[in-house]
Amino acid sequence: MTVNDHAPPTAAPTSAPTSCPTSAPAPRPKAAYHHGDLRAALLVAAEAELDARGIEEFSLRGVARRAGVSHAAPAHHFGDAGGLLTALAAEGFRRFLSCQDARQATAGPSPRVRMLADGLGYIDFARAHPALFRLVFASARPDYGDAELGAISGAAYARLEAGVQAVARAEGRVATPADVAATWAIVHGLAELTGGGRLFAPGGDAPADRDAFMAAIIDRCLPPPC
Amino acid sequence: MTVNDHAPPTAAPTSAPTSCPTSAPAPRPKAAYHHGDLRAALLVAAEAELDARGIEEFSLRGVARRAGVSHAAPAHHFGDAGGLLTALAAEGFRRFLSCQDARQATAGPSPRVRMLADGLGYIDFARAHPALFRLVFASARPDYGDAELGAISGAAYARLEAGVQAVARAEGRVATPADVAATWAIVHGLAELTGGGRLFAPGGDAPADRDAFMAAIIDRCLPPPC
DNA sequence: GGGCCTATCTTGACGGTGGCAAGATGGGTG
DNA sequence: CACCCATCTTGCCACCGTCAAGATAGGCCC
Repeated sequence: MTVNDHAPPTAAPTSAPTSCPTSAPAPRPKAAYHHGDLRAALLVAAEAELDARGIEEFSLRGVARRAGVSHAAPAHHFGDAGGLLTALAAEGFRRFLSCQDARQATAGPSPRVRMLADGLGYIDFARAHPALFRLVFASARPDYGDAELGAISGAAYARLEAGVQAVARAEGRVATPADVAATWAIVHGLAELTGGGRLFAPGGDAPADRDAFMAAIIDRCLPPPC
Repeated sequence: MTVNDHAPPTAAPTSAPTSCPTSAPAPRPKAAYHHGDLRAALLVAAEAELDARGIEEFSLRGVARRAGVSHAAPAHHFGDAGGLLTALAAEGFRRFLSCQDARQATAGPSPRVRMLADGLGYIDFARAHPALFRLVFASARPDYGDAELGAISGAAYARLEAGVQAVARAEGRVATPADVAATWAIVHGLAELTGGGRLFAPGGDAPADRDAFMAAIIDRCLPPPC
């Protein structure tokens, strides 16, 4: 493992994570003429725009161009750019949760192992969708007052808290706020650093090595301080 | 402590950190007429712009307005908006390092305690200058190929690595990449979460309580896993 | 089956933005 | 004193997000 390259936040990950879903909102039938279901098409285009240019260079007109419609078309479906990014952030959370689901699917019943799986899913998401990760966790543009986004982000947080409490309970303790904070912080920190390309995986890119490396670090910070 | 409010990244910190320096580049004499030293004035204005509008709404013309000069004036000193943000990021790293220095000043000689001080300084910086923190650690706009910024960001990373190694050495071990990664990740995660307003300090805002809370979490993740 | 109704999309305009080029200004130096 | 050149201003361009008005066509009711 090389911990390195302290600076540039834009370097690309060296390889894609194992089984983290990478598909867009869902390739719906596209239906009729008067322009299929533009809403879904715009979300796909918006994600492409985000991946290509990043949140700071994101352009609503660019999204419209990608979708092959006029520059004002998105307004009817999303109101304004913030509305589109809010909807995209909600989609991002759905993707985020499926990354965790994918890890959970191969984890055993142990709450601690399941918690580690959630953490690895969190990191998978950051590596697979760095721009979406930034949109979701570090942008002021999505409106978290929005019902859909509020619900899904609340669900993600609830999942974290439930996981931490399950670990504590399984070990005969009760989870403290410090447990939640430590768990969230270490996982989020690793995700931020690896997703941003500031911290690289060990050896080559052997996913198993990287997973073991990350899991060991997370484990270190989990409830039983010692 | 309440770990809460999973979503909005923009909420303001509830109180300012203890002794983290908060001043701008330095209130230089402003000198002559033909427009004093505009360069410094523009950096001050740029930081104000960043604090007020965030990196995503940052406007070069807004900076010029704040400084009371024409919209094209910054170009002569910084080339373009990226150049200004690069210089501001370098200033941010200087501020970052002084936040750590401030904590170090009251820490004893123990490497472990000094490492915790660096971590608390890191968090202080994120709380005192959330917009600058995002510019430095989560923006693609500063150019890390720039000599000044590259040097100062390299120094910050070197400080982290040296601190981790000092802790390991003092405890008769040798620092592993995992030690560096774990330390950076936990501190960065806490900073990101508290600076963004997603994770709040315990009890009221008693700085001592908060410091103890953070220090305990960091300590948990430091080298001796057990 | 025909005619309106309305959701959907386009066109065109506005103010604001970053970047460039050309011109004005004035301090420092010969 | 006169020139020079760093510095700053003015004006322009393309692009951006948003709004208002117009075009298009699918669906519904008779």
